[in-house]
Amino acid sequence: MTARIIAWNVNSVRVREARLVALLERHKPAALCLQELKCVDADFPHAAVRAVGYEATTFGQKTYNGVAVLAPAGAEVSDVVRGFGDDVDDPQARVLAVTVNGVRVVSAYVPNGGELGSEKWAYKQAWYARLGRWLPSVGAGGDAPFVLCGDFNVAWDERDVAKPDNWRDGVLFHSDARALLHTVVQGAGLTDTLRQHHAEPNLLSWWDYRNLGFQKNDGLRIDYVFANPAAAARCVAAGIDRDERRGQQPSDHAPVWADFEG
DNA sequence: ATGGCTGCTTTGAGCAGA
Repeated sequence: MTARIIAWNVNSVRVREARLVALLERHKPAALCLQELKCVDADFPHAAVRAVGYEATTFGQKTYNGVAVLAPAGAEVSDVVRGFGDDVDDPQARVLAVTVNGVRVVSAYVPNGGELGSEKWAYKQAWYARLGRWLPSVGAGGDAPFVLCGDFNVAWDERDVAKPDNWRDGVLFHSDARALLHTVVQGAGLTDTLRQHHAEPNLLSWWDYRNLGFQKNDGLRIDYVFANPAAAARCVAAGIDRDERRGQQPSDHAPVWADFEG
């Protein structure tokens, strides 16, 4: 029996309520990390989630951002940390840590970054630096299993972009953007679970709603489940649920998952 | 591809996403 952990940028949890319920029933994850709830905690669809046996720990925000970790109703959930808790005055709800049955789980929504050189880019750079400082405090370097899940708004390497030349000057794939992601992930000693099991290119997690992006598989892999050594050693499979991107009113992101034994 | 789509907002044109 393996335990599945999923990261999904839901792009409005209220619009995606039926899809969220179906996803829980389809995968029966041990933990589901959501990003871009786009609502405050009171507006989260708790009743629908409870009806299928799950409980959500939320860190919501009006209109933008918002993250959550969902776990089976019987799971032991503890040590909830909302936000970096550093000295930066930041109203954006983008990171949440929760321990689920002894596994430390982080749901993260990294800023997009607008354009290189913009204020939003500076915020993205600063946010990555804050993430890197915060991760040790929530157990990334510990002996217990730890996973960092979410939308990192950076494609790791050439294999993770369908048309790399179109994105080299942008905030999602510029070498400076990749360096931000690489520095934080490697600095924390984490492993990309998808690449533990798959080396091939064009395993993507986001496709633009415009221009038939999904139909042409013209997109990027910007969503990840990263694992510390204790978790990575138990990771037996990983993948992307492309089917979630099909049909009526999909999120523009597909869920990415990793299975852990023990 | 200066747009193209989608979701949000003190309801409706503008912002933000990626």
